Amino acid sequence: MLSPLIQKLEGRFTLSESDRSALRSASCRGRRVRPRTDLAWEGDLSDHVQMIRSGFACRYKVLAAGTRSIVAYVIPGDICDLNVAILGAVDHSIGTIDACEVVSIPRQVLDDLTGNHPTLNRALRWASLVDEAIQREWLVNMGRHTAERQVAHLLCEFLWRLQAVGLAGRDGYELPLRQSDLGDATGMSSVHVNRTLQKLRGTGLVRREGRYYSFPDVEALQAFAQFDPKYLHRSPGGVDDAPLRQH
Amino acid sequence: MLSPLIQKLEGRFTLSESDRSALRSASCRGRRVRPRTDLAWEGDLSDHVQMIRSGFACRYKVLAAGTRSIVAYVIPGDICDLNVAILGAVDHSIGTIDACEVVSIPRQVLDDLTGNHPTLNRALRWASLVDEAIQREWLVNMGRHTAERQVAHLLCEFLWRLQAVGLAGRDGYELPLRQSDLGDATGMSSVHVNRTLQKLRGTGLVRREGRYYSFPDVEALQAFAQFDPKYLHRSPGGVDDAPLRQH
DNA sequence: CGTCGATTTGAAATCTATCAACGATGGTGG
DNA sequence: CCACCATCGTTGATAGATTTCAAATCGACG
Repeated sequence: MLSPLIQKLEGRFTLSESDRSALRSASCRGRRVRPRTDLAWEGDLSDHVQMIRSGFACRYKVLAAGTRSIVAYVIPGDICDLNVAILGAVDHSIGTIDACEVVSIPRQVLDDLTGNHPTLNRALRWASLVDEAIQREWLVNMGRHTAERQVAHLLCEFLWRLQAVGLAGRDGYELPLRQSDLGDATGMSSVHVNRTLQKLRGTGLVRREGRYYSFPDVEALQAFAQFDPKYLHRSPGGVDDAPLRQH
Repeated sequence: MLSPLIQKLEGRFTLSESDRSALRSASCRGRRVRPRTDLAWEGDLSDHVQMIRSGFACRYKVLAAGTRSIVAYVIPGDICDLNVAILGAVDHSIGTIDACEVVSIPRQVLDDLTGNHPTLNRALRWASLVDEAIQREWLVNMGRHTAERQVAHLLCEFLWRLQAVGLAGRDGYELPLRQSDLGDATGMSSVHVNRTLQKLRGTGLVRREGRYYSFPDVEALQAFAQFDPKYLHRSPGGVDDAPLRQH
């Protein structure tokens, strides 16, 4: 089985066999973590970096009112605290959603890795910047869209991100999130998430059987959600496609 | 006059005279840009990095409906596209809000700078990561707060960020934003921003004379907004304050 | 003084949260 | 195998928040 991280990076970069094996040996030992368990707390300063090998997790903050705000979903192949050493301390918590397999990489090992493998270094920074771009997109998504668009957009994002690590088919995937998890991410109540999903199913753009979500017409769903995958920076052609423009 | 960027970095790092002068000579030439003018477009791939020396700008995307979504404010001392080279292309636009003085630094020069000045390299990456943390906080702020808290939180953030570059006093600052600019950032209509500001003024937490916003009781405002400045990673003590916690 | 942009106000329509109840489902222990 | 329980999904009704549209006011400035 291909590590989801390697698979993700190879979607964008050409890794050498040396890169691959270095990454593999750094991330060999994983531990199992139960659902709804914290992997890191706000204020933590860990000397390890964590990678999700399987399962879903999220970055979140808990507000004074006790409500939880999810600022990002962490899926297989995602690295949690790549930059925490520079920042000093994590400013949010990370918790699992379903059962996860988590790999801890000592910072020392990671530094060696990035120091000796320029392509890997570049690829990991790219992954981290894509995570940032996703956050920006969430900001856009949450601020100015109807509830249906928000949810649809999130479903599109999952499709692309899960496809990049081989966890989604052409038009669907299994999603272990509760509706209240979707609500904590979009700022909606779980009741409203429910009704929004029903509307989406009503249009035929979204189908659901248990945890399996599928999309009969992906193009149409993306158009409806105003989902433009450019922000995921997946296609290597993005650079060349950029139009020349003078200011 | 101290460069706002240097001032910001020195709030957190101790720069050598060599660091300072290198940064100063790299950012000597600035140009004036009119209000409401784009500095970069979605899809751009520039070989320059831009820094705002004076004035306000914002990162934004325009949606299909024509509405604008602001994902970040860029204030003096902020760098715009530090990581664009890795990402390939910018996935959002940057535009001025009022008249700005903008410095363009060729990527080549910047790479020399970070290559030869480890502390600067670290400081600039730190600044970039703080920008990311601010985005996370916006996500929290927008998703789960009342309109009053959202606006109050934004006003608190400006206070801290502007103080870090010497553009705010102890309890107030001049803010060149229109109410519709605040709305584009918070996802509210300008009408609702207006009414929200009125409520805040009604509580006595916020005062305004023209463009000058002031806060008679900053502590109270921050408490009301649930504003915790930790996410700005300003105080070097943050690391030591972090409680030890086992998982 | 007149104009332009921005702020303010009012009223109605729409969206969303909240509360409360019910239904489906899966796991557990007897 | 079944009763029980906990969790999540679904539904209905109501209250509250927010948008929208339109008009009035204010302020800076030529």
